[in-house]
Amino acid sequence: MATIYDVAALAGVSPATVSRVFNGITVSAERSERVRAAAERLSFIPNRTARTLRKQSSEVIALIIPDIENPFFTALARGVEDVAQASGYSVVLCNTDEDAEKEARYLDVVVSENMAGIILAAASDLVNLTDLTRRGRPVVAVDRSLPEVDTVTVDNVAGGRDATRALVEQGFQRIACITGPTGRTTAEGRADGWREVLMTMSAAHVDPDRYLRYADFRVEGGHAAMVDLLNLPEPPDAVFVANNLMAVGALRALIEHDLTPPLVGMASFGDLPFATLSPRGVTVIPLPARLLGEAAAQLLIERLQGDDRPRQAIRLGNPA
Amino acid sequence: MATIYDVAALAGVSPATVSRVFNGITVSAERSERVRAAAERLSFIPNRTARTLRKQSSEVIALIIPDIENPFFTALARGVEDVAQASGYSVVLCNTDEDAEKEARYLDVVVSENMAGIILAAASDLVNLTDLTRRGRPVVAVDRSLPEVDTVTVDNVAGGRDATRALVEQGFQRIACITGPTGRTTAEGRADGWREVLMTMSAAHVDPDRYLRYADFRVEGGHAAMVDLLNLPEPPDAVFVANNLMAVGALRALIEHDLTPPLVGMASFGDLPFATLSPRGVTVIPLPARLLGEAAAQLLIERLQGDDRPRQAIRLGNPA
DNA sequence: AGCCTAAATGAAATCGATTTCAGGGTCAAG
DNA sequence: CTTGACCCTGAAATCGATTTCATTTAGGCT
Repeated sequence: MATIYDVAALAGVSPATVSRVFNGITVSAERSERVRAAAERLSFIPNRTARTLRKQSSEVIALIIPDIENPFFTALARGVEDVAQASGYSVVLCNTDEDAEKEARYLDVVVSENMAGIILAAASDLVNLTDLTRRGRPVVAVDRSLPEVDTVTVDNVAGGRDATRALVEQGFQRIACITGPTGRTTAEGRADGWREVLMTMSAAHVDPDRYLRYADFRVEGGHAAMVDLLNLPEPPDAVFVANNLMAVGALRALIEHDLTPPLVGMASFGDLPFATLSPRGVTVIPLPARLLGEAAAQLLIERLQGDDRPRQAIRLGNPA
Repeated sequence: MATIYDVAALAGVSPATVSRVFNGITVSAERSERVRAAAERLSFIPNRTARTLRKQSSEVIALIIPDIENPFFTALARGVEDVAQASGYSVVLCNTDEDAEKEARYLDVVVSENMAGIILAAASDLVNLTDLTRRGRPVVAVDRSLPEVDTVTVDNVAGGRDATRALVEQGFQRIACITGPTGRTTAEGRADGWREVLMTMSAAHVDPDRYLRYADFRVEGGHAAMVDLLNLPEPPDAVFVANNLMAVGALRALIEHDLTPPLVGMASFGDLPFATLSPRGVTVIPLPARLLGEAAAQLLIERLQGDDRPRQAIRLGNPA
């Protein structure tokens, strides 16, 4: 309720002086003290809306993610939050549910609330960021890269290779792959790594894509794809699953068919969330979610502080 | 970049008229059309900051939760989001990490950004909501009840009873309980239900609290508590765990000791997240997270629309 | 003592919307 | 033909901070 005008009146100074006190601009010790006392008495909380309107930018950064129920993204969010908090920014989390329309709506909100910047794991490769960039709002794409803007990702192809090689070394022959939606860069990259390894195997006289399934990065999708693979005349003896949730689904399918790993081999890109199974049997390619978030926030904050290097494309190593 | 003044100039009308067009106030069809065309050409996005400043309230509701990495709270968040979106509100998610100080900081942000209202799963029972309520911002406490404000919870005592009874019916004798931090209402309620059942059992000639452990609602806490219980001279033969994450930790401990349920009985308050284990062995008391979120959002929105009934305390039934 | 520089302060403009108030136009009833 | 009622419309005030610009004050140096 109390405004800087009230505080100013009570302290016997001008509103400008009150503003200066709260922004660390030199004010005589004696006045400064009077202002603080007055603010305290009125339990004054500065109105950020007015501040944002005048400064044309808030201290809030938006983090837009496609699935808030996926522990990968919440871990990433924790990373963003930690770094942002340390620099005095608040983070607001927006969940698009992999829906391009919801995403577009949130992007409008970002512009229209004058948020400082945005970290985006895009639901659609076709996001329109012109409203943002035209207004000079920095954008960092995380996990899923986007053209034109800074990007923080992992090496999906290498991860796919590592996972598949691990299965090969465990002696599996017919290695399937369950990946994400077609056209999604993370999904394609991981499948590419898998295919690459299989093609270079001497024994690969069959078309690997027979064992390739595109699903939706969700538990049910992984489950359905695994069931489908198990119903083949010659089912695979191992599977590389391209994300954590689909791995959960696939694992459930295997358990239902009494094929608990390592009866059938499994490798997952990203840790299995809250796994209670003993880790024997499932090979996990670590996906440093929190680090991704931290790096993205770091980069965004540098941009907010005026860094104008050319476009950065950071690729985090998989700490194999 | 474009403001209503630019749009007004291009359309040859006053800024007031532009505002009216975007707020559904009657404007002649012909002018309205000119305004829309102009806005389109300038790709005008209304500045919500200015709007909020003038209206003294934004269309954003804050959801403050203690642990964004707990699937229970993300499911709850989904419920809030769905209902809020449908009424035209955006949701911003704030993670307090069970830290009262972070929580207080976010509450200040809520005030200072003129957010419309707030849904709170409080980290501390001692939250100070006077700044909010004095300014007439509605507050709904969810999952964890608070005095003075509207509240949406489940019946914790009944849940604890049901879980414990289920273990009794499965023939277990020495039933332990791992609950949350002392003083947290949800933790105490669930433990009370457990104790109640044990006290009424004829065979309960021993003090049940010998088998009671207070942990932190997190995976590691559940694990440590379970290990501790297993190291007792006469370890329990079953355990009721008061939340999903601690259940994961306890389950891991049991598996490590080759006591996978049902070798040792287990009941969990709330679904095990992403369980890959076959459900045999672990009794689950369902916790309707999403429904909690929906109900809380529903109630908050009614308050925002002027509902002034006395304080509501909604208790969702456990769909046993 | 006098002059110059630098620091501290306040008045007023500004950010971009909403909303009150008053004026002007249209139409129907008397 | 006049009067009133009602609907559109625009001018201007308003929300609460920040910031420019001009002015005052203090202090240092010769």
